[in-house]
Amino acid sequence: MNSENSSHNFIREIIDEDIKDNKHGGKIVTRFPPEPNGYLHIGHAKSICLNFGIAKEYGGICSLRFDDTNPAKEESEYVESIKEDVKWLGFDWQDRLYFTSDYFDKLYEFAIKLISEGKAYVDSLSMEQIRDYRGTLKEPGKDSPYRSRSVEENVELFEKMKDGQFNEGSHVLRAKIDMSSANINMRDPVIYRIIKTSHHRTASKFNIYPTYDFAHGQSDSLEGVTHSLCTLEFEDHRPLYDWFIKELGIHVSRQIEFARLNLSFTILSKRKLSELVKNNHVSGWDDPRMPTISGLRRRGFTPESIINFCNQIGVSKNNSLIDISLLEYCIRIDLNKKALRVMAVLNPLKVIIDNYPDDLEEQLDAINNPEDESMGTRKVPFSKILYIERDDFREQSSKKYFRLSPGKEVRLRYAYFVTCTGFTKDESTGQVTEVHCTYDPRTKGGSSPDGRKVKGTIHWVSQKHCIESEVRLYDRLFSVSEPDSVKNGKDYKEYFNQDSLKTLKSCKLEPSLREVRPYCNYQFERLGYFCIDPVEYENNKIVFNRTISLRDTWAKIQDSNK
RNA sequence: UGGGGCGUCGUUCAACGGCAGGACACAGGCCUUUGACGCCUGGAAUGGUGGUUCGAAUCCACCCGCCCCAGCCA
Repeated sequence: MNSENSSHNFIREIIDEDIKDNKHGGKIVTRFPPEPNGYLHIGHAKSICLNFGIAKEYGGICSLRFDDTNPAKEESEYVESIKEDVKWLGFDWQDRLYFTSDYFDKLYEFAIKLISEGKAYVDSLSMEQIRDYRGTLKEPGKDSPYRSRSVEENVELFEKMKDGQFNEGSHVLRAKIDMSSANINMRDPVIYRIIKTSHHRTASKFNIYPTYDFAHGQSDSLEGVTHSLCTLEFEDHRPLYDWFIKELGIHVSRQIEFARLNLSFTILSKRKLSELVKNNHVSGWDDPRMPTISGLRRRGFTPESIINFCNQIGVSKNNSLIDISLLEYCIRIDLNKKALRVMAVLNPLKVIIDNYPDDLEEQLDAINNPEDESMGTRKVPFSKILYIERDDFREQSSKKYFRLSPGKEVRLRYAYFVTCTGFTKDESTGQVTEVHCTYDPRTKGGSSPDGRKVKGTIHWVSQKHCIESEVRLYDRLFSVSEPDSVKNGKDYKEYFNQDSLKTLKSCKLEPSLREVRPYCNYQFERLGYFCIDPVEYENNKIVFNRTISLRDTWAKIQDSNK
């Protein structure tokens, strides 16, 4: 496992080759180009790691460019969240914060140039007519009757479009390429359309906006991008990307496509994620169940775990579905090294140590992180009445059950060996109400002077000293591995995991947890990794979020016995 | 059935004409004051058929399967 080294892949091979050929004087320039129409998710993290990672590895530069060519969909709220997320992941665009909207004037000049050379024209067909004229996948399209307008007329019309003299939809600017091309993107693509909505940065300065195809490649070119990495669905657009660069005679950047990330048990489509937010299926873009960067952050994921994940999954052109267990693995190994160990009881069951003095209190030593000695030790208070996890007691034991049950001895972590002598039960509900034990004073700290072994060690908190808190247990948002798949004809909304959030109100925590702050990761021993919910913290409410459970072999044994 | 792309263990990435390898997942074992972590072991793949070659996952041909494209979205 190496979180520093990124895997070698076909893109790096292309770059190696280009460097060998001294293609751009050995310079490497990449960019991460999000559209500010939603929050970033783990799929974007893949692209961020790739683009910034390659720039770093090759001594090049990577910039952050907002692809804001459609004012109807974009908002500055998203710009801010995207900047925050990229920064949080640990990447630095330095002074290279760009917006496609910064190039609107330049792009307009490019359009005029194409028009002047007879390579673009104003079309006045309606949207439906344009669709009809485009032809189909198998049949060629036919030329628009407006295709042969004069340069002068085109320039005049285009200027009027810009000045707001026409209504939306009445005219568009199209590149004049080839209506019979087998590639539909080359059938005179629309490159400018009239949109009267105010733009988040240029407000109402423009009434026309370039389309993706006319903006993206040129922006790359203006920024001196050498390798423009994008996802597979743009493969068909590459001939167009190249066409504009060639016809405009500008800096040549090369578009390279790779497969977007798909993750099991979740969805990674901005449109659908946005739908979850709008329809209140989740609490917001940063709901800890969301695969967004902000959701993962709130859930307790670390930037390192996400970057490591991105390096593990590799880059290729295969349509793939990454098993979410790999992400879970990445956060577990990171937190195992970093998280403070504490004891917390989620579903409390009262335990009384009958032979322990009524008013004695002891401060016992506990290790903060067995993986990192430098994290030191702490004191945990012990007394006669404790809480243990309900799951850690059974009325009837079995050979494989190592925990507390009548007659059985277990270790209370860092405390004493105790033997269960009995229990009381609410007969009406059948629920165990109290467990009685005796302790062996010679086993203080959890070791036995006579060398006798116990198989089970369980965690506990002292009733008198513990603090109470709400804990939220998160699980996968969907109950099937491919909620997005349309093969069965069902919508992803039919596959919500009904247990993706369980709120536990009166959990008992060891008192050291009194002083907590957001973005500090804890391991509740034997349970999982938890952190303070930063949003609730802002509201002066302490709530713990479960980032991920520990691997649970015992649960597997039980499942396999069913 | 037009165009573009992709097929390697269950999943994912590698192997670039020379012993198909890693990671996750899974199974078993060891260790253990977390049924965690760690360590060891194991099962497990070249879509198919031909061809070229001393030798093919790799080159060629044909076939099969999957993904993307007919926004004035990106």
